[in-house]
Amino acid sequence: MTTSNWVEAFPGLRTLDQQIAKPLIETSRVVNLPAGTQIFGPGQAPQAYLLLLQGTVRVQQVSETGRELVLYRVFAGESCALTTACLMGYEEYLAEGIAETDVEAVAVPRSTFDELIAHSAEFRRFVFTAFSVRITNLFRIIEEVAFARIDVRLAQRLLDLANASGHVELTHQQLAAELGTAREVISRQLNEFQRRGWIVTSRGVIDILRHDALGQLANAS
Amino acid sequence: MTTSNWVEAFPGLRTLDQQIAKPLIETSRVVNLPAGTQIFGPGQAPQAYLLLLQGTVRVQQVSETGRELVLYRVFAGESCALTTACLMGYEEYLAEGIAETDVEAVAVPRSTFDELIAHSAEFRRFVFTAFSVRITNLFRIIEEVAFARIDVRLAQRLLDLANASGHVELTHQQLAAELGTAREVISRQLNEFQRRGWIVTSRGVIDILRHDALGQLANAS
DNA sequence: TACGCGAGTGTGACTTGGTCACAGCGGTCC
DNA sequence: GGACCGCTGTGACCAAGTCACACTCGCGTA
Repeated sequence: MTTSNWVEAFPGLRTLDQQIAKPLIETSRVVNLPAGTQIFGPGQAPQAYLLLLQGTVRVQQVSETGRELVLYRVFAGESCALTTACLMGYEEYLAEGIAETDVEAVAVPRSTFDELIAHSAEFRRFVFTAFSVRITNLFRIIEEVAFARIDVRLAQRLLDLANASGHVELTHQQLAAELGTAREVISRQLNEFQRRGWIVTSRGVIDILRHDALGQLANAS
Repeated sequence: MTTSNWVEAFPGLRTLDQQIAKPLIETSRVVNLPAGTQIFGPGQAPQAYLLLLQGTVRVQQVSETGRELVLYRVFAGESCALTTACLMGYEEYLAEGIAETDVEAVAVPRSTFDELIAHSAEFRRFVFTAFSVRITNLFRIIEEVAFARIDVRLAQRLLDLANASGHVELTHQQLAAELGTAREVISRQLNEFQRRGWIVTSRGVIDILRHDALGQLANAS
């Protein structure tokens, strides 16, 4: 990825004026982060607006008792909008972002970000849309955590995390962290799914046999 | 409240340039809404950026089973930032906002909002800070709903909702809606608090006797 | 006054989900 | 082989949500 054409990776930015795009490209740096890097976290505020070119970032909360809950993932072509909110408002960040794979990203300095917001309705729209999607997402998470049954949430997450052939390479502990619950709860639910013939499990691996049945459970209110 | 001096009610806006403040004041309308009005809700997008002058707005989610969960309240001097996010991004809103008291608010048209964002670093800062606070707040809610015990959350909420003399005028059902749980759960917890001599309850009323004890429970991790 | 009514509250039985303790299993590394 | 460690299984128990139903209080009305 050269420094001049990464803008093409962001549909929301492609139509930017040359005049606007120029400072964005010139002052931003492309950074590479190895898998496992903590990109931001409590007491570690982000210093720039991040746009992901390659890889995924997992944003999660960790409770005092050590239980984890995955809030969302940022994929290539998306911005880490919430980070920005906290950057802008100087608020303490309560979640952490982990590079789930090797990550290539564009770091836009705060000053450039501010200038772009001021001069480009296009860029504003890009940023606010990203905000909007994330916030809606947070509302959905609250609803699920507060009101949804664990079997329904697990079915959803399995379908979400499986590759095209219905293969999921995660341990029970990792699935528990996805949903913010305990490992034993996941083990029991997976056993029940297996008993019904919907999945087969082995060490660190789950294979989905009945997408239809899981999907039906996932869509049950 | 005249149409010319309401800007004074917002610390973040007081220092705006005359040149910037003028269109804000001229194009905005002051609106009055009676208590109980649904200001926005699923399938009912807000049409303007709202700044509260008087009263409070309660933002809550309602589950399919009818259980409710209060997300936050907007007080006088604050903006309904999240509403705006959804307004900007054209996203479907998943929560509803109810006027908890009679409400007086300034409605800033979308075009003026956009113009102000473009021309005033001050105003941008005001908006992003509001965003930031709300988002941090949403993270906190997720953490509490996912990981905190119900007795701790109830103690926190009682202290939060009590007036200066430790008086709370809410039914068990209303408290359950605050925390997104069931009425029976609240009844049992309140009985336990009363048994310990921390509160006294009667029909629709709770009086706190031991702020210290409740506070200690509320601060327990 | 008596009555019915509805909102608010109390309670027991049961289900679901989270916690704790511990055991077994299957790898890998000496 | 044996030690170790991460992953999984399981039973007992606790916390919280659900369901059903009874009771109380205040109020309006026959």
